[in-house]
Amino acid sequence: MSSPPPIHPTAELLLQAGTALADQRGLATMTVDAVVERAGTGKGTFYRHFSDQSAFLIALQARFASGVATAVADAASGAPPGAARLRFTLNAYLDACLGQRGLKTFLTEARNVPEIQIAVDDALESFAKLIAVDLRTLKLPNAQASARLIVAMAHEVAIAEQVAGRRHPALREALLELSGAG
Amino acid sequence: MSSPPPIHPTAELLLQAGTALADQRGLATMTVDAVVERAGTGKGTFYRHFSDQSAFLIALQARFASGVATAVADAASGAPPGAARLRFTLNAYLDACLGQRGLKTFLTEARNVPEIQIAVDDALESFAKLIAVDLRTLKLPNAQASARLIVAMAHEVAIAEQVAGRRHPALREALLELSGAG
DNA sequence: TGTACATCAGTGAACGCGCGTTCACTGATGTAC
DNA sequence: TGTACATCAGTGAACGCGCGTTCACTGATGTAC
Repeated sequence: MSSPPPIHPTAELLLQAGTALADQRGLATMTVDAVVERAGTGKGTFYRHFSDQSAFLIALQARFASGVATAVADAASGAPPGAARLRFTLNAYLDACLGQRGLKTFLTEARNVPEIQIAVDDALESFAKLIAVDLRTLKLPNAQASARLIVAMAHEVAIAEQVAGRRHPALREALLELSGAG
Repeated sequence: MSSPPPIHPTAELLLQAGTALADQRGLATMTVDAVVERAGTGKGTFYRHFSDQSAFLIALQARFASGVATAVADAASGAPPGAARLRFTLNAYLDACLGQRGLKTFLTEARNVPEIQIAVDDALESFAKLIAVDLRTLKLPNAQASARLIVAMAHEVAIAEQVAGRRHPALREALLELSGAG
């Protein structure tokens, strides 16, 4: 909500190294050694900026989540609840995910670190709540449950697109059709 | 397809210990030490029956996948392709998942071990192909993409039900509605 | 401007721990004759 | 039935390695007077 606190340049460097590793390798190989090697700093430097490895991963996840959340909120603010807004927000979500290199790692591997899992689930739940408003406007019964499943589908499309590195029109179309936003 | 080879009693004991650990803790804590302690065997015994930890996890995943695949195939064989069969197979899938304690671990944490990830993805893809047949019968455009998204929704419901330990009627209903099987 | 001191970021060697894997040995079971 | 030998499963101590974390030290920057 409020703008994030100013970030130390070295911390930024480490986070960018983490982003690159998330994009190219994944969480399993994101060791402190790998991060500092990539960032070109000493190993001890890592602990000057992050209390431990877990805090680093959480900070990294927060960046991704923040970027996507902003894009979705912007898209949603432009239209009244309904099918059109649902279409906008789903596409905005997918475009935002596609634009964030390394995001897939958190979408698919986050389950290991409990705190990250919670953060990811929270973000998806917020998205579901937003979608539920559209569904209620469309008089869909079971709006809450349906919204949750639509988010699951969007999640699947986002992962597929990250793997492919580009949009997947057939999946997007199917998503909009099944969601009732087509 | 063919019946599995006879399994050594001690190997069975280890696999059951692994199942219990998957159910109660998860993949991250499934160390060889934890498995053999649970099974009540010596640590070296583990390696008499499995070449390494990875082979053990793959064998464990295969058991879950086989159980679910059989249930789904049985359900599908009882009816001609169409909305009714789609409803049957989705419910059969969910019931089978719910009946397999510890399955959730592989549904949510499998992404770590690449070989398991592949096996899980393969199983889900087979399921999607089955569903695509129903969708084509229903004249749905984009059957393949839609089937993939329906599997993603079923996946989400299966996880929710495993967490809750029981069926989640609202989610199942929403799944069938969004799938066009309602 | 100069001096003394405090603060802070950078560094990499060293530590400790967990965990997967190995291995030499033991005992039981099966086979040959 | 008895004997010698081969095979196989069980065992736990020991090994090696990776990796997260710590820490004493260095150099740079800021502050006080």
